[in-house]
Parts: sequence; C-alpha cells; structure tokens
Amino acid sequence: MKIASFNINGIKARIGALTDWLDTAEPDVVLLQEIKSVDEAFPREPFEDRGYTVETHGQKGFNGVAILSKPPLEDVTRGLPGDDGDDQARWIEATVTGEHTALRLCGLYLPNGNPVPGPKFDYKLAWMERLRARAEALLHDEEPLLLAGDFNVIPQDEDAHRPEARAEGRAGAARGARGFSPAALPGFTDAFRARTQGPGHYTFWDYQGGAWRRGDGIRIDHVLLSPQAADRLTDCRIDSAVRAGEKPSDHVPIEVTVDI
DNA sequence: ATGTCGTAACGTTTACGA
Repeated sequence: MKIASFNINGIKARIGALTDWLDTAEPDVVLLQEIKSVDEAFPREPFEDRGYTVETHGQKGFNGVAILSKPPLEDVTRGLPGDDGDDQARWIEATVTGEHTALRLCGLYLPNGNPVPGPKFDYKLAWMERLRARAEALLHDEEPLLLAGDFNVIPQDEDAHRPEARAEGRAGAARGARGFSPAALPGFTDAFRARTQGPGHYTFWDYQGGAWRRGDGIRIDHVLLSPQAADRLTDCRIDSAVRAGEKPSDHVPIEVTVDI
C-alpha cells in the first residue's frame, strides 16, 4: 500500500497540481496538510471521482488537515488531545486495513513557530509535547502505526541546504524542545532515513528568492513508523519533481510503501 | 524591490501567516 504525505498550501489553489500528481503517483492514501479550508468548502468531487473517500478537519483561512483514501477508513478522529482550548486544526487520525493487518494513521501539521522567541514558538513547543504524549500512548499498543505530515522541524544539519537554517533562534531547529527531532522521537523510525542517507534531500523550497532554482531546500516533511510498521516498510521516496510543476505547492509529497 | 504565495475581507488593496 502506498501512503503519502503532502502539504498542499491551499486546496482551492492546488486542485490541478494535486490531481495531476494523484494520477501519476497513484497513492492509496494521502495525508494532506494546510488545506486552508473549512470542511464544507473542501472540493471533494475531484477526489471522489478518482475513487478516494475524503475526511477533512479544516478551519477558516489557515491550517487544516485531511485524508484521501481509496480503502475505507475507520475510527476517524480529529484534533490532538491535551488542550481543549486549542482550536487550530492540525491533527487527524484514521485506521486503514490492508490484506494482512490494520494500520493507524496520524496526519499532522506541526506549528511553524516563528518568530523565536515568542508566543508562536511557545505554542509550537507545547504542541510538540502533546504530540509526544499522543505518540507514546499509541506506541504502547505495539501495533502498526504511521505518523506523517509537515513537522516544521529540520532533524539534522544535512537536512538543510544552508546549515544556518537550524541555528539557535530559528523555529525549524526546535531548540528548547528537550532534544526532540522526528528521528529522535523515541521508538519511531524516520522512514526516509531508513532507506536513504546523506545530504541534499529536501521536501520544502520557499517561494521567495528562487529557492527551488538554487537548490535551497529543507527536509521538514516526515513519515515516522512504529516498530510494527517499520518492519513492513519496503520503500520511501520524496517526489521532488513535483516542485517544478505548474502552480506548485512550496512542499512536495513524501511517499512510503508498506506491505500491509 | 520586505524579494512569493494563498486566503479573507465591504476588496481593483491590505493584512496576515507561512
């Protein structure tokens, strides 16, 4: 089963780019971030026409996550536990079942956190702590589990074209989060790094300053797997060519294949 | 020329978030 994560930066502006990619990559499941739409305004038809069921968790103007899936989804839940006063739409869960086993999916859009310091960075760190708690609770089940999305965290220096992107005072480095990085979330495997080593692999290039043209990217979109899911990983790739397409998102998809 | 996008709002432009 092919499962992808894609920060699309606005669903209404990305229908063409997204459907073009779906028709080429043919993923079974897609975890979307930054749909920037309320649930009622999400354009479901282009995806339902392609055989996907659509589950959204949106809000007006910003943020918002969703799942597109060809196999049926069960037990869909919305929102990251741990703060009833948090109304930002950044987390959705669902279970998909393959031929051999079920897989719990968590789609996430971790706060950007800039500027540092400030209330937005404080919110990011608090959200990461809630993520850690939720991830640990799910990991305790010892079942196949996948967390994927825009983490807004650069794990290592090799994951940025300019190492200063990870400098102290930059939210992407997520300093102050007690050593948290996607690769270091205890018990999880960074699916991309399980398959590919070395620098120069990015998932985001800023619209400004010709970042794509200059190769100035960062790796901030990640897929994390529980041990029971990591055992079933057969492929992981970043679809960087999508960034050169027409009217692209500033992020590109990351795709994993799991034998479930 | 604070450089690019997407979205919302009394909008042919500004503000905000990223």
